[in-house]
Parts: sequence; structure tokens; C-alpha cells
Amino acid sequence: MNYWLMKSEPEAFSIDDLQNMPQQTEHWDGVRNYQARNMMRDQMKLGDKVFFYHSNCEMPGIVGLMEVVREGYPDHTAFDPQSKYFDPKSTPEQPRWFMVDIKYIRHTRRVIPLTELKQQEPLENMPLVRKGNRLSIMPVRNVEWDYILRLENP
DNA sequence: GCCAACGTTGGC
DNA sequence: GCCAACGTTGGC
Repeated sequence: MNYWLMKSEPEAFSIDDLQNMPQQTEHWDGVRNYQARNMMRDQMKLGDKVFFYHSNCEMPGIVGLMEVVREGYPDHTAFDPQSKYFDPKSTPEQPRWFMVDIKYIRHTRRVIPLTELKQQEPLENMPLVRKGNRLSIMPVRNVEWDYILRLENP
């Protein structure tokens, strides 16, 4: 099993929003970055676990756990001229953008803020804590995953 | 709201 | 294929 971290701006889509979806499941649409696209299309597998990260907000940090429940398939919002994610270069015949379906598992016991993650030496190689990184989806090493979960307890 | 860092676009 | 211009991300 592999581990991941996915960012979302809580004003657009938060962990609470996910929890309140039917089946507590939602497709992760709107990603328009090739690296992130490749991970969703090729690497994220059923049962993989994912940290939900809130970005661009008062307290950026890890807020919950989720699980991949459907592997990569075309992001249909790219086909819809009404969507803000519309991309005329993506067609159903030759889709350019992909998404996965994600299911809520639980909130973390507390928000684990970015400021705290940055202070952890074992996490210093995570793209998340590196300056200028803009990846909205990234792999998490097994040891990093376990380490972060231990931070949950104050 | 600012701005550094980064990715993408398009002229040449 | 280079690179300037532009747009976006996201912490602060």
C-alpha cells in the first residue's frame, strides 16, 4: 500500500465537505498539474491512504485521513465549457486530465500544522515542507506517514 | 494583500 | 529549443 498527501483550500473543499458527501466520497477533480496528474493516473491504487491537507487558510496543515476508492479516470470537468476547469485540449477520446475518487476515513485528533511539520527532522525531505514547493499531490513515505500519525497525540 | 517560487505559454 | 512574459500557488 502507498501513502499520499493531497492539498485543498478549505474554502473550496474542506475535510468537513468530504465527510458530508454522499458515501463520504468525492472525485478529486480540477487538478491541472502534470506531475499530480501522473500520480493520479498511474500510481494511486485502491486502498492507498491519503492525508487531507488544508492550504491557503488560517492554519495550513494536515486535518484528516482518506482512502482511494477509485483509481485514475478522466476528469470530466475538463470537457465542460461551463466549468472553471474546462480545457479544450482535453477530449473524451484523448483525455488530458485525470482524477481519483477519495473516501473520508476520519479527522485527525487535531490539526497538525505546517509550522510543526517543518520542525520535524524526520520530515525534512517531504516536498511539503520544502520552500517553493507547489505540488498539490505528493507521495508520503511509510516512515513519514507513521511519524506524522504519532504527532497527532499532543 | 504581498510576493517568492514555480509552471506554462508562445514568439522567435 | 530558448526564454521572457504571464498566471498560479500558497505561506505569511
